[in-house]
Amino acid sequence: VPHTDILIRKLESIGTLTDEQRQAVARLDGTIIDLRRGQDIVREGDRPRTSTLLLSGFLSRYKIAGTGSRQILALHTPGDVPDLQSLFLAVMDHNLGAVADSQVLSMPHEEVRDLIRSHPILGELLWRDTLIEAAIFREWTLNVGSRAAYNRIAHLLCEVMMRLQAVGLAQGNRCDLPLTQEDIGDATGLTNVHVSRTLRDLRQDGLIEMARGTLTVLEWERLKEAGEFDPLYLHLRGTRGSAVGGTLG
Amino acid sequence: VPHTDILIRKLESIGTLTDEQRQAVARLDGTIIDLRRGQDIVREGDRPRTSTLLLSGFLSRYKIAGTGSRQILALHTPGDVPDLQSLFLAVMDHNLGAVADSQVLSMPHEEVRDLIRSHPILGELLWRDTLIEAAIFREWTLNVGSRAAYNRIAHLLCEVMMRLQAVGLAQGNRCDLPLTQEDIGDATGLTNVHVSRTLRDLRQDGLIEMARGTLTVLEWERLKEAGEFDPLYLHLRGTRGSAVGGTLG
DNA sequence: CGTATCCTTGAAGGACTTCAAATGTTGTGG
DNA sequence: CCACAACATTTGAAGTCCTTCAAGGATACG
Repeated sequence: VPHTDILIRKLESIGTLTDEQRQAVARLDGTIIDLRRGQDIVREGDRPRTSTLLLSGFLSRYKIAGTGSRQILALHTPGDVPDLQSLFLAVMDHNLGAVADSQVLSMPHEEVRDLIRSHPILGELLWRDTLIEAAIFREWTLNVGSRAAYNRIAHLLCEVMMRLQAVGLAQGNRCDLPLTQEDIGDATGLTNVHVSRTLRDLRQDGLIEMARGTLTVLEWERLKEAGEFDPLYLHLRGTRGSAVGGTLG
Repeated sequence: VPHTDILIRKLESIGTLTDEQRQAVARLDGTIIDLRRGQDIVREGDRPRTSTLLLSGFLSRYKIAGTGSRQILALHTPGDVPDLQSLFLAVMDHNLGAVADSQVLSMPHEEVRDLIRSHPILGELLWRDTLIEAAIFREWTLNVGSRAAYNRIAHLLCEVMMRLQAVGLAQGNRCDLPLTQEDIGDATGLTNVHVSRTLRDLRQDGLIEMARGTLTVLEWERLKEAGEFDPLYLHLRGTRGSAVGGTLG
């Protein structure tokens, strides 16, 4: 399978593509790069000449606060292009790195620009994706700003699960989630210690199982409720209002 | 002065315009609406047919969490188009309302779409603005997720000050900031009580004065330091790296 | 098999919240 | 222009959620 398959699946999770558009996306080319957990792709202050399509694994965007603590701003799943913004914003304002061993396609900006110029509709779809990303950022602000630890972590798990499902990377109520408790803490504004205690509570309440990098959702409805999770903000095709599509629930 | 002047000033704070593009923006038309503090423009679940240009005042985007508490996700200053996203995302995933008496221009989607179609470069500039907005959302996640109350509020004040300055709405080290302490709390994930105590500390430390809806920054450098504020993420023209442009500092 | 990393649990401390009441400010109708 | 109501700010005291510090145990990997 060509490496752009996952991108096509991602785009079709948020919009529709014609055959011609699918072929145009499939012609996108670049360099495949293997990354180890912890490796950075671009850093704050960089001026990238490429954009990165995540093929497999997990990436995170993060910043280091004044106290030295890391805040994860976004988690990225296969099909995402986390540094598309460098097409229009010359200087990176945050870091992008791998939180799990990953494989990416590094696409020269010109490749992407040509695609957008020749297919304005695809440009609009990518813009749309930018807007969805912004909606996810807002939801994260709500998450760390307004929810208690228990609900906050529940919400994060719901989101990752649903996004993986949208690109076909969940197996029923189960998915790969190769995050350490420290990663989860950095994404939710909590300490790894408190994440440990809170995950124990979620397990003891029978909502999830989580071990060896695999998340299993035992009680989707109760987990959603705990996380106050309404997938509307993901703007996925196939979710109508606050209904949950797919095989979940 | 035509009402689109403020939009042109905003666009020129993040990019360059030709005379022809300026004229095209100036031809944007719509309905002028006056809003009182507390009034909503669009709500979660709505499917707007217009986008809103803020002419004067302050708007906020917000969500209500499960506990009933309001989380402000973004503050908008004149020149912003806070619901541009409704051009591409049919359903609103959050609310947009006035936090101060405001005046807006409600522009039919078709008006904006025509502008983008006839001037793709302006489309790219608006996309760029979308990306900057996303950068601001990320910074807010960092703010509420990683910083203590004192630093958090300092950061918010720095950002608002600098954004108002970028569109010419600050008078030296002073600007209108018609926010209640409850508003500030909802934007930073704090209670109004703790905001009150923290603002007192900021005043006592000689960093700011704040009364009757006016903010005066007495010690810009120390306030920046307290807020760990690096304006890079605002991607303003005229700021090089982390340098502070304009009349501040 | 040993070492690094990750997870878990306990105990103490701190930042922020909650509850409550007093004071100050703003806007409006008489 | 005053009086009054509604709203915003301030301060105190008690409580809670989460952090910090510390140490032991499990798991992964060369």
